[in-house]
Amino acid sequence: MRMLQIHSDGFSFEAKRKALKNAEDLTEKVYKTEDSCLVNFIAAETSDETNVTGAAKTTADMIATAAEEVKETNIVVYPWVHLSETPSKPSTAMKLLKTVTKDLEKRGFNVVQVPFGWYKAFAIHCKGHPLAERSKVLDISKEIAKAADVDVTEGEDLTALQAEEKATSTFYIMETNGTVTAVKDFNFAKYKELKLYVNYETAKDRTAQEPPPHIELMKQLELVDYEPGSDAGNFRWPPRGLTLKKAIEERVTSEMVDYGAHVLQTPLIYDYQHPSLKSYLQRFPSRQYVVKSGDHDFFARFSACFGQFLLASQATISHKQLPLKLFEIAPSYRREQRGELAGMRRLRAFTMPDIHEIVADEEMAKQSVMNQIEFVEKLMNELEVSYEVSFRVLREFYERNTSFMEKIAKRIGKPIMIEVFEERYAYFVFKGEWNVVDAQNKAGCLSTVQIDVENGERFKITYVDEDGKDKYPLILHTSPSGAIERILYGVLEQAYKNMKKGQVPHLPLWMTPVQVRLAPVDDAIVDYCLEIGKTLDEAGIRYEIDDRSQTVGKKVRSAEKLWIPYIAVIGEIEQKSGELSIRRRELKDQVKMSLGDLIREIQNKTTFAPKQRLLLPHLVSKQAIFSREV
RNA sequence: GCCCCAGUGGCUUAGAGGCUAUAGCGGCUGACUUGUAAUCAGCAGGUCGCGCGUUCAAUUCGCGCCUGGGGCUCCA
Repeated sequence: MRMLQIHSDGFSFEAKRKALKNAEDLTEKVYKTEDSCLVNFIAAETSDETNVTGAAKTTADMIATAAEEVKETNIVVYPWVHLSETPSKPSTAMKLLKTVTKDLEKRGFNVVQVPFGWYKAFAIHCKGHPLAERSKVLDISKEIAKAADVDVTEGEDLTALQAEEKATSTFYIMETNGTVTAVKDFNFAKYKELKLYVNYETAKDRTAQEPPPHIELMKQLELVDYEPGSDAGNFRWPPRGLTLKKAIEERVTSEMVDYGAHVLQTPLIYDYQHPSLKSYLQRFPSRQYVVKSGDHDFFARFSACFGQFLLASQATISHKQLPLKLFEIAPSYRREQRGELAGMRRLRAFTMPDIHEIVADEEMAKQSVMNQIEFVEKLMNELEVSYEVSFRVLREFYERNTSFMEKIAKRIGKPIMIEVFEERYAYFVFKGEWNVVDAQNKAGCLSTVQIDVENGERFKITYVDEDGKDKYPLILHTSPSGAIERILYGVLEQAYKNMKKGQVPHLPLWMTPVQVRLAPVDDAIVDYCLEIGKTLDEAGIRYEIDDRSQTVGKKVRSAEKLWIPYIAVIGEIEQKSGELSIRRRELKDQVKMSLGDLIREIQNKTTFAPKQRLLLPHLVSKQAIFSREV
């Protein structure tokens, strides 16, 4: 919608002849007033077609605001298509104008709507004060994207944004024996990291001057980097990083298969107009990417929820299949505010392993939460990061399920933070979070487990119960490991913290891109290295060969800079003896061992991880340099 | 989104209202064939983030934009 507003002393028009076949019927062809009025020339555009009522309401808002500013009660609504290069269909324009007129009348303005579809003569006399001439532009599809959905007033619930403002909550610490203490009374002496985490959540103590250390590390290790050619918060993954990313994705997927999940893939973009999605968007304060397809607007998914819910709503589900688990590695998009973005901690494009577990009722939900805690803990431990656990619970749920909460605290095995909120501001009544505290004492949430009490019904997901009747289930939303990018953030921040304590920083062996680097002493040994490489490959171990014409010292340095855990310098001695001389990063030692021993040592430490190949050429001389130093 | 800070070859960086804009790493060429964190020499590589303005003159000053970081807000 485009609009030109003129505050005028008097206004008149005369309809001459029809410009459109289906032009409005006229009661009178001439109109004239001497009173002052606010004349609004309005052109409806194609973008208004996605939501005419919304566009009309916003337009009426704009006019009313402008009228109040110039203290005007007389309004003229004048159809004027020539303001736009992308006019809507005439029917849309007519509907928009009629709705705007009615809306303004309801608000108590004197409104004259100039007939639609006629060639007209008109006379206007602009008052000439600073606010007398103004123009307005509205793209209603973008307004929708802001989730400030104008249809909300007609609907039943508030946006989550508004609801969150009202929500009040209280923070406690629950110990493993079930003792609950208010956060301010708890003795944190033995729980330094928990204190840092709680501070971050409650006191909002967030003072950092430096960039988070993981940002520099991720570039130096050539794992992931900014892409200036994309939107902010969208990153590119060179092969080393992609190897690590895929290793994590495969690890989580295999754990989910073990857990009994149905692994699937659903679309990236969804229709704004789909009825279930429309009301779900009101519940989700995150901003969306808008994708245009012809005249239609879609939004990029911000989690796997939609795809899986729509799929589940059409599936035939029996109570015998419950709990039913749907899992997906879901590339997701959230158009976070610029200032909220920070390296791998907060992105606009990220990869979220997302499982939805459909359960019959609260009892089954609680059992499933206990089950899920098992794999969440396992995966978190494999990341080799320290973490703090918190639960956010609706008071009503908490009071009804105190023993359940105590059971969780016992299972977690260390004090946990509990936030009890009075009013439900989102779809969940219960939410567990596994958080890392980074080198700047900021917290980042990785895994999360939530009990959703409203989307079963919203998406018309039903299961057939024993009695043959359709019933709405509860749904657990869970990210078993947290977003892959955020995992990398946690792992790198942990490495940096270790470094500060004087330890050698490292990546977990199972996810590190290159597990073994072979450094031949001279060119003649490269062939022998290739043979060793073949054996490593068969064993599922990722390796590369530094065949560049450089000194051994420099080859070792290069490998150390990339945090490669096993470096084997290979020369004539090794070729003759058949033994390897291995420099082990974590143990800071240098040992002789056979190839078989090396393979066994790595395999023993990585038994749980699926095999992931290195996604770049084995010969370092053939590898492009993307962002590593040497 | 708002407020603050920054942006110099691929990377790290020196510099100053003016004359041919530093240096190291990396790259290329040559020599060396190397034993556990940097071998030597030479060469190439820059519209000093983009646009507009101020000025005789702008990479340097001002404004706007883009990108990154920090704060607010918010989240996997």
